Amino acid sequence: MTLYGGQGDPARTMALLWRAHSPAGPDTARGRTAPGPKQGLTVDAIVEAAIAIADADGMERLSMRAVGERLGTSAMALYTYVPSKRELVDLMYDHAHAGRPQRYPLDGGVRNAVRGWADGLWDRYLRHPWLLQVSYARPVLGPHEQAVLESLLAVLQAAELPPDRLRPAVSALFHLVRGAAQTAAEGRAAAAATGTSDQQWWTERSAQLSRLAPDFAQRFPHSTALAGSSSTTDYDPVRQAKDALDGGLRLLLDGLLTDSREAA
Amino acid sequence: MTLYGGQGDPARTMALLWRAHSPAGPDTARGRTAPGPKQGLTVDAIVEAAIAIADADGMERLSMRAVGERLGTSAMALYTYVPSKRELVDLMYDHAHAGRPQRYPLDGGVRNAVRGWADGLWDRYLRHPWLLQVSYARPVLGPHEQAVLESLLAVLQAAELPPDRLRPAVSALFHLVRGAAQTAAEGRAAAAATGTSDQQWWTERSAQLSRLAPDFAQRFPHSTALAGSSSTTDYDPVRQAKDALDGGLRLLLDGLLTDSREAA
DNA sequence: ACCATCTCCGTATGCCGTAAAGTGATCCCG
DNA sequence: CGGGATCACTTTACGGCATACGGAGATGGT
Repeated sequence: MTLYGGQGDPARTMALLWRAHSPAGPDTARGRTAPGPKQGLTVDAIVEAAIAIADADGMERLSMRAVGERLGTSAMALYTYVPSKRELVDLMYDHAHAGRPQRYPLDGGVRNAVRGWADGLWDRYLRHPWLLQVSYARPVLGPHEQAVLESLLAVLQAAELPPDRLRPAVSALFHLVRGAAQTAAEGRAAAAATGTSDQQWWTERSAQLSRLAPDFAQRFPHSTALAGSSSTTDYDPVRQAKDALDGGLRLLLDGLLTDSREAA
Repeated sequence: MTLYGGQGDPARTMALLWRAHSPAGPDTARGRTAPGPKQGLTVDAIVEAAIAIADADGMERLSMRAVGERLGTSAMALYTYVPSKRELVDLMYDHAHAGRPQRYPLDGGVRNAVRGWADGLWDRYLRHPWLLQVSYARPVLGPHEQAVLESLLAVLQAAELPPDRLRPAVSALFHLVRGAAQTAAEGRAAAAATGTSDQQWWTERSAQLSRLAPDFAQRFPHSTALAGSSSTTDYDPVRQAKDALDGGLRLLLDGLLTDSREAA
């Protein structure tokens, strides 16, 4: 199942996100410098430790205790820096969108530039599969996430789309990449967890299915045909998902870049 | 954040899914009828209770204790019927895909039939938003979920697509509907949770953003332009997401139903 | 009547996020 | 230089979760 939910308080999150890399202005409320002991940690260190845990062990193993332990302190020590776990996840999400070129050359045409963008995002998702467990159905909050959107918009601007096509295109592109990456990541994880090869897994599954539902082919003829048309040997779920993504992108770009205005 | 994870043991899940509505054949291992007390519950009752909880209170409130309580027993009583919570969620997922027409007339053309299918799925997701928190990046397991796929394939068959376009189209359609519905459901939930209107929410957010990042417009010119082109009064997130979905579908169908074969 | 077998429940374990209160370091001000 | 305010961090604890385990009692076959 997918345990999920809303993120933390957007105001707190945004303050943390946008302030994090600035030169740390004088945030002290009523002036002066500082009483009390120095801070031994930084928000960045906490976020990076949390990302390391999520990368290595998955989101379900990410706990405040684990992050604290990795930093040599307790779980509660983190609460000085981060209001709650939800905000920490938001910070992780944005931080994982940092870096990389973010500029996709238009020399090869809009198509190739869009594909480059999609490939970059795909790679990012497969490098940090836990990103796919953080809801993206929310406004963009952080600078790095914003940069990813901006880089796509820069590419699409070259296509000179009418505004009523731009928005749906952006949404659709994100949904496509994200959905395909999720399929890939989950297939990869399942293979790693069970230890069975993909082909073996499918064989077992279809054997079981034909035992449980002998009338499957009658009930679901089109599904049966689709499964039968599967390519012979390629059961690698990551490649399958990537092929589906590339194909979906092609369809979308075909629709996007033709001027066909046949009314529906 | 989105807490999520893999589903339960596929073999157990499938056995439960496909056996559930059959006339309950003699499953007793070594023949005979039954010792011990009669079962006081059914898997269906458990699944329906769980769905009722998820519909009313959301997935984060779904617990074995809550389901047991709703059925007048304890949490542990459920484990006679369901191996674990993960399998229960899988059963919920399939059960929520049951019912409804599942047949979309082709009189109005493939476009309209696909749109009908997408609208049906969209409605289902908004009726059971917790469906969007269950990972769909996994093989179809249950009969009702399969029927949804089958109904789409029946529609697409009329388009006589070449096989290398059919698979990506199916993936893309699911990703589009799901992504848009997730945006809508989350926006709706956020509005309900915070009590602020959508417009108000956006106003606060952009005010905060311009305070935290005064150089936003320089750093993200395209994003700024996109935000500025927003329609005047319509901040309803559900309608926005639906518009994005419709637009995305149009693009995809344009690409799908033209015979343009310009090599990329 | 016996007993194997089954359902269901009470209890317990080990997680989780985080509230609350205590501890001691550090700086400002006198 | 001393006292108090202020802060970072720790300890402890609470309530909740899924679920392992073992017991209680019902049931049917022999």
